[in-house]
Amino acid sequence: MTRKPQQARSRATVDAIVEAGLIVLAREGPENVTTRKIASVAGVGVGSLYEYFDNREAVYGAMFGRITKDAVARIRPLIPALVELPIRDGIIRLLDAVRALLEENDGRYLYCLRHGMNLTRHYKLRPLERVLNELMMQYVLRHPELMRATNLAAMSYIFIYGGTFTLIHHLSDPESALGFDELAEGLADMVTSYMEKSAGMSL
Amino acid sequence: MTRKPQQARSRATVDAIVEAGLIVLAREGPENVTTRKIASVAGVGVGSLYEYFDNREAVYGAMFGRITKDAVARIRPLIPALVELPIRDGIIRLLDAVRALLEENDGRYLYCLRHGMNLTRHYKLRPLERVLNELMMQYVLRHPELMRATNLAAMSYIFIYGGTFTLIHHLSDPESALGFDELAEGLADMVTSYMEKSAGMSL
Amino acid sequence: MTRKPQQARSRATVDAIVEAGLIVLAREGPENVTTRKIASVAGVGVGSLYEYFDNREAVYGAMFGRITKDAVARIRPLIPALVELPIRDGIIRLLDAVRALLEENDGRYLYCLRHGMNLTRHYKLRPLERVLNELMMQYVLRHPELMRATNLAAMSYIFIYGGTFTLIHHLSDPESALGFDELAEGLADMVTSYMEKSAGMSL
Amino acid sequence: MTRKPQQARSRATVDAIVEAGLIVLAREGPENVTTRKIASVAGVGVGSLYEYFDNREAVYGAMFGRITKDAVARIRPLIPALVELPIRDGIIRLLDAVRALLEENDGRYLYCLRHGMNLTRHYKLRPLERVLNELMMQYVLRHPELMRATNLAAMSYIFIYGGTFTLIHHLSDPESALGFDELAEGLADMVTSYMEKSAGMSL
DNA sequence: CATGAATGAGGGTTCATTCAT
DNA sequence: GATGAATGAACCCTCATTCAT
Repeated sequence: MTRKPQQARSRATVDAIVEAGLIVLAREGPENVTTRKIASVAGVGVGSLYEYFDNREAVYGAMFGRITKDAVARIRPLIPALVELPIRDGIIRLLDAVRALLEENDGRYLYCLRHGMNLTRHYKLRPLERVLNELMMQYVLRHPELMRATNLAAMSYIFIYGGTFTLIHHLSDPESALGFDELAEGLADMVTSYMEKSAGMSL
Repeated sequence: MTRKPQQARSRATVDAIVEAGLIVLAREGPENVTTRKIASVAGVGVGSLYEYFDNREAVYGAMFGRITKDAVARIRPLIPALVELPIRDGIIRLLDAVRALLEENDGRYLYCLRHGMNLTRHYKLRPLERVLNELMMQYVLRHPELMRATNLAAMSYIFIYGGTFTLIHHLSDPESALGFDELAEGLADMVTSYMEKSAGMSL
Repeated sequence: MTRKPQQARSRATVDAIVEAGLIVLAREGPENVTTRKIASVAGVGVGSLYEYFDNREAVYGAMFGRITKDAVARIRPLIPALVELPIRDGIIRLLDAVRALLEENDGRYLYCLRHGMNLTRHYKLRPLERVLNELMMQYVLRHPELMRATNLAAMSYIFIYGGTFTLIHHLSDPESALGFDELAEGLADMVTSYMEKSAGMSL
Repeated sequence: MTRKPQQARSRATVDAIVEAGLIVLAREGPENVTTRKIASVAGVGVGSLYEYFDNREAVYGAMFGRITKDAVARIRPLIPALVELPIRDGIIRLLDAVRALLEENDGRYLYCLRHGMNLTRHYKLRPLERVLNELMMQYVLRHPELMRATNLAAMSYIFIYGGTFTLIHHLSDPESALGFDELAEGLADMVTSYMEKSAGMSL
């Protein structure tokens, strides 16, 4: 039933709905997201929401898809610069970029992820996983000595998920005694030292 | 006006309700938890639930409080043994213990955390944070050379949150290509290599 | 989920809901029957309706079940007297009784049947069929010469369905030029003449 | 302000809509008929539907009007032949013709009538009544001895409505133990015997 | 204290109808 | 004329919470 929006007008409506969904989720938390609120914030009637989405779940899907897409769009262009840096600096720079994205719009994405990440049903991290793997591969290409590092798969998994979750949790925790930079450096140091040891060298 | 139950009977009812909440959450997911179901699984009337809890949120709070309490109760007794082990082995053993807890009762806690983790409102990790810090302090006391390691706070934060979330995510992801042991070893190696480098020694 | 009402209080509520359903259907027609209207006319909250019925369809079922039950309860006691009468008089008397039932309460049942009969899904005529067959069998027992009449099955079918529908249609048609008595006599005459011819005798 | 379509193009659109309505009603049942579906099946936009019909009810009216018109168009040409037959054969032939009409197009009209009959609001049987009366009058003209039969009006009413409804009910009831021919013969015999007795003769 | 029937606000969703294009 | 995106009232149903028993 739901039509794929071809025209510019429809496209704008769909975008407004997804955006509104993110706003409402960030502002009111997952149990207060209603289709009516989304539609109202989007400035359209509920009916219009159902013109473009089969149901509420579909809106959720689009919302989290948007976050992932934005994150990927933000990270991918950084890859060429990142691979030129020492690993520690590259990680810190990456984390800073992610932080910036999460904190835009009064932390909209941050709050959405905090509330919605468990909805693994909706939040598919795969594309994010892919771009980070791409980064890692480019990095390894540039630094072939890393090929000796063992257990790259586990490292990558830990970094992607542990790193992401830690970041989100930390940014969401106003009481944390730890500064963001300390955290970022900690992550960078951990990865760096592991790599060095594993590859048997100094980076 | 919920009273703190003094008597054994009341205590049992409260326990049954909290347990029932966890069962229902694990079994049916967050959007299908209703007070009726909880009461029914607990074997009491809905009215009784409201004798002991102000509202549904309070039950959620107790549920996640219970998980944290159980986790702490499981980890604390391990501390004396863990501090005797090399750091890498200690971490792996700790992770194994946590995994065992999460997978008990058909993964009840695992599913609850996966679904309820975003409810940071409910899930206060502080006590867990405390016991892990306690473990770390005991460890440092036993291995004074670690005091030279910098950034212990950041490390601990990363390990606690990143580790916890990574674990939960991995155990919840049936498609993961990574084995649990690889993951645990990866985490342990990362921490170990960081410690070694940071403390300038070999553990 | 839906509980079977054991207690007098609940029984009364269920009855009120079924009654209200009939009232609303008769008054407003099938496309204007809403659960809220039913509940409101019954003097209960919507929630209560759903305490006793799984869904709207279930209420419909109960409504039409009630009509059938009432009709059977009205007809069965007449059987002993009817079988004593000549066939023509018996039919007329039966039709008069049915008419009386249909016109009670401002024609509530009449309008309900007119609107709802097509909902064969809801309106199971089987019990009515049974009682009419019972009447016919008693009649045949009392007048064994009728056993010679052929095609009793078809006759019974035609009388039950054709008769019922004709009656309902006629009573619902305020413009009809035909009087009820003429109609009843026509039906009676038709059946009588068929029986006489078929059994080769005069009744 | 719906205009009566003068032009052939408009006429075709109106026809397509009415046809689509019947198709959708037959296929999906009364509660699933929507203007969108009708328009879509008709191959026009919803807007066009409202060019030609004031509202959904008007479409229903046209749909049932079409059924009646078709039935009349099917029956009228048969009259000359029917009046030449013995009454019993004539009735059976008539019923066969009606059955054929009802079962065309996978029973489209049959299902529509079954579902929509209660919508007496929509289904005006008058034209059908007229053509059947016409048939009867032609028959009486051809067989003047029938003039002696009393209660022709009641008979005609019963035959038209009782016969129609019985037919529809029977054809719609897949579980019926009674064959169509038995039913048709039963109806024919009933009418015949009544006529014979009433007119005091053998037909 | 325990119960569970009763409540009704509110959620997701549909669809007749309109109107700008 | 034709279109179909947009609308929002209204539908069915759920469920947290209360309160009479």
